[in-house]
Amino acid sequence: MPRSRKAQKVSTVSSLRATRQNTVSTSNPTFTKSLDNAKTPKRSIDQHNVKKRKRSACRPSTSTHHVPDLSDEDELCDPTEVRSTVSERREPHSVKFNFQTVQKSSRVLRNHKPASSTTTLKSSPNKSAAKSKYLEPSESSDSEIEEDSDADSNYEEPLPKKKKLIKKRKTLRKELEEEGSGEEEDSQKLKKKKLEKPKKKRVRAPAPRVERTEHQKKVALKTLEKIYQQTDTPSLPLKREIAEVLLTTTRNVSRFMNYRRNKIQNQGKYVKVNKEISKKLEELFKINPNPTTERKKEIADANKLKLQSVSNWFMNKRDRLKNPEKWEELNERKRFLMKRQHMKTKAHNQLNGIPPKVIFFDEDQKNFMRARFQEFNLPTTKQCELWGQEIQLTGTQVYNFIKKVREFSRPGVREQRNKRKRERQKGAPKKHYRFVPRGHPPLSEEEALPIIKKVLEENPDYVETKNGVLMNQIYWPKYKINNYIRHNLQQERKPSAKNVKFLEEEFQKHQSISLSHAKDLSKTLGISIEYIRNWFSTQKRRTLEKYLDEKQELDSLPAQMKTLEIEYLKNNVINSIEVAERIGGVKIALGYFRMRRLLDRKRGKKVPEEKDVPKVRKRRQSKKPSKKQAITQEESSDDSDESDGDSDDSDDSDDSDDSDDSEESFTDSDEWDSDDDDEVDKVVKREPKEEPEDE
DNA sequence: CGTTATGATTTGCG
DNA sequence: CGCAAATCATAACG
Repeated sequence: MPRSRKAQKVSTVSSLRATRQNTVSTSNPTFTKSLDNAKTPKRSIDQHNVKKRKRSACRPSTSTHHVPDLSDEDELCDPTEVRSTVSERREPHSVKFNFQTVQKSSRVLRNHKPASSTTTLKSSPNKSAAKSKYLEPSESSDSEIEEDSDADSNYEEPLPKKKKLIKKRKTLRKELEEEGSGEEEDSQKLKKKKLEKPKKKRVRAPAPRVERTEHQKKVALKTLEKIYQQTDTPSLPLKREIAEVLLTTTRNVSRFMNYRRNKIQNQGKYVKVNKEISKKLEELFKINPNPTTERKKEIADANKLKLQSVSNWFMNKRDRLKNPEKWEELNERKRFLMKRQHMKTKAHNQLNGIPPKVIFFDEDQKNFMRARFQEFNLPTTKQCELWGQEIQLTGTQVYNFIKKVREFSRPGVREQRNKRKRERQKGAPKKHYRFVPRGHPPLSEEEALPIIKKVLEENPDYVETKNGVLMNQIYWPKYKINNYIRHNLQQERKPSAKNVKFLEEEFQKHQSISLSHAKDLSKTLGISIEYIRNWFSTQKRRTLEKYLDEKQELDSLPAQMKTLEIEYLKNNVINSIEVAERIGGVKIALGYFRMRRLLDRKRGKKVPEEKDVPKVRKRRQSKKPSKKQAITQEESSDDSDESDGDSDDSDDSDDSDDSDDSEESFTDSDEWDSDDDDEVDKVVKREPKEEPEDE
């Protein structure tokens, strides 16, 4: 083993060397030389130009420019596509590292730089010359630099050799910049300064640094990984060479290798910490958000985590606590990038005549999944994963298939879809609702703010729904609107600890809260109505889950729930309005039962499917319609399920086309919250469309 | 699926 | 080395 490794090492080294020689120069400079001569001047120039970029580098606009670069990624690292064993996930296209690759990369990296958007570096005209200086092509030792080195002689500081040189430059650089162009007698000034300030503390110049484009970074990482595959402990000179070729520092190369080696030891993959531990960590974090390494080790051991994970956890926590808004921004950008990437590949495929992939499940698979569906109407993702393994499908595929089957098993859905399809064929416009309106760029915050405010004035608790009021005015995505409102325009939502207690007491009294009551609470506690209602809803579920999972006594339930539960234990469906009214009101009782069945189902218990549950709802024409009407129209007016599916077959697989299904998402399972007689509808909500006036 | 929540990695800095 | 900041990546959710 060691032998082969050594051999590899050697070959790598030599190849790298060869590479460099090839690309750069015919002479064979020593390392020190290359470091001193090539690197430093390069830096100084960069520093010059780069400075400004630093900020903008992470803004979307800039990165936009970079992305097209990806196109030559293929050209760069395709040679032989191989499954990389280790950090595959980091690599969009994995590359077999060979020396050609490095060679190529080096070339590309170099050539790339001048192209990088904002850079003003001159693309070197001196490529041809076998420069004596082992320099980046882009760098063309400029007059400025020469001066630099001249100036050196004037500047004096007692420092050890190498450091001296470097530091000297940095400082000098800085001074030069401070004085702008009007430098004449540096030496004098320098001396003066020296005298005035007893050279106690030298201000450090901003770290000179070579900016790399996104693309360059990517390539660099890939290359490093490949090198790591060959030698996980490169020698110093080798590291230097690598660093140079990849436009980074030796230190970072070392770091990469360290990290990489470490990672294996840590066995660390993506470890989800479970709820309990997470809670513990939260507590610990409250006590001390910044534990020492020792402490972290303890924590790690106590919870069977890796030190690294614990570190990460704390780091992330601190970070995320600090700037939640930034988070938003990031997400948005990410989404943007993803979308573009998606479109790009789509376009690419189209261009090359690659048809969009369509997966057909074979009959066996379909039957298998249908059978599972019959058993468990609502399988978990985990479950789907397992099933998927049995029939060579991914969990997602299974999940989505079952979801679709479920959807179509609802009465009326199929008819609805067909109807819509027919209409469309007749030329009716395709209804197209999405969370994000298209066809118009989002308004800026300034533009949007007055509009939002106006809406909020009329409805302080406004929450954007899909195709809600605001979305089509300001063209923001739903989540953004809601977040914005929540963070900037609405009262604080989270109750204090004291308030929580109060709420809990309130909850013991009645587990369903009327709108008016919620309003009162909202006023007294200073928490938004929405939050309160939501809190009650989750509290109910929590209580119920606790009761079920911990096998608690009936008596542990608050009065109202207890009554309902007793009834439920007798019969898990409600057969008549009378019963419902007797045990707490139609809304509440139905809601409770529904929720309860859902919980049972989740626990693998057999209970009637919702579609089989007898409907005991009063239809409109019955009593007390007045109230109902009023609220109903406001809320359920527009939430028909809009999924404009296609197809008449529930089967063939997903990704048929753009938007569809999965839309109605929210309020999916928290039904029985919307209780009390104030706003009677909602519970009905899921079904109201089933009065199918098909053609 | 599209989003959100959260873990992991890279890099600058002292 | 250890932290912060910026990003990247994956799992879970609706």
